[in-house]
Amino acid sequence: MATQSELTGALREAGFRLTPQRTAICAALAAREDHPTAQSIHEELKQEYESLSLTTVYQTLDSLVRIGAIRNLGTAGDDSVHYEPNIEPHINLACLTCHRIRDLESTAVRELEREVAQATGSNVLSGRVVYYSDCLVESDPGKCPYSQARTGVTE
Amino acid sequence: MATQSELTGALREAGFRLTPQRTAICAALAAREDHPTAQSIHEELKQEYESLSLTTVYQTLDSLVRIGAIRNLGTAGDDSVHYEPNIEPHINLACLTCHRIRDLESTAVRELEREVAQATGSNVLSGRVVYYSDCLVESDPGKCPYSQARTGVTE
DNA sequence: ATTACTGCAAAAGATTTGCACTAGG
DNA sequence: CCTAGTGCAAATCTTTTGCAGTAAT
Repeated sequence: MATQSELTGALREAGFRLTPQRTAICAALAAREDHPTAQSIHEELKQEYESLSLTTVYQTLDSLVRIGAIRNLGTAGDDSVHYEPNIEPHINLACLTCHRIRDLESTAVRELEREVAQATGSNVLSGRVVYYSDCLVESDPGKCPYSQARTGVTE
Repeated sequence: MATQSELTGALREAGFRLTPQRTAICAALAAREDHPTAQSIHEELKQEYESLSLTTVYQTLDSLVRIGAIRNLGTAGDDSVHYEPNIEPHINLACLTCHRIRDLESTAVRELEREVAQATGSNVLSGRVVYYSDCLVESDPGKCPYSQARTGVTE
């Protein structure tokens, strides 16, 4: 939902230097429709940009979260943190089976953020609204590669 | 908010055996006002129950989350998962400085859960609504033991 | 020129797992 | 009895850190 230039612009405005690595990471974030982890971004970019280190991906994502350009959703039943490039208030539905996250539009979330802003006396800089749902492969849950291993709501 | 017997009862109903370890962990969860991590529960119980292993604490918390008796909130700026014994819908405000979490009453959250239930076609079993706030030591932020180390909203 | 950034290797640290023993029902 | 649960030690894996070299401004 955020464009590459919005992300890089936010970094620049916050005083960060614009390196090719950061530009590539912002581009990847803007292009992806899912909720990537540091590892998945690294894997994607390593193909065309083989020197890119995982460390840099972690650091850049961290910087973007700090300035409020993206959000950190926590894990989705796996062990890795998922990031959210879409900072429009919405609900995230996580599948604990295949570890994917789907966005759900919500009018109530906006009210929620107002409540938080009022209670804390400042604007909401970051947060996570995540619920767990069944597999996102709606048409055929059997297609979820992890369905067999399913044990329940662990997280 | 949940009582010890509600937690142990939920475990029994779900077919889990009632061991002294599980009973102790449920008691600790019911007694605490905060949002404990596995480690903090282990440390608390080890004093009177020195043989209790961290592994068992993890397993029991995991079982409780699976049956929907408690919730997993993810981390709060630290590296550990915080658990929520209060499953009444509400907002959690996490301090990224001292890593504590405060409950905030909210009418909008109930509407949120209705939206999720409608979109998924099932009841909400687990989820997390966490926003980040300034230090919870409202009267004197300087008292927050981590204030000095503060670097920003990292998560 | 400065100073931040990158990338590597190593460290850190939370959580999980394998397994033999123990105990709840 | 029988099977689930416990506890230990080791393993796993993500994320962080130290540091020397590199590059943005």
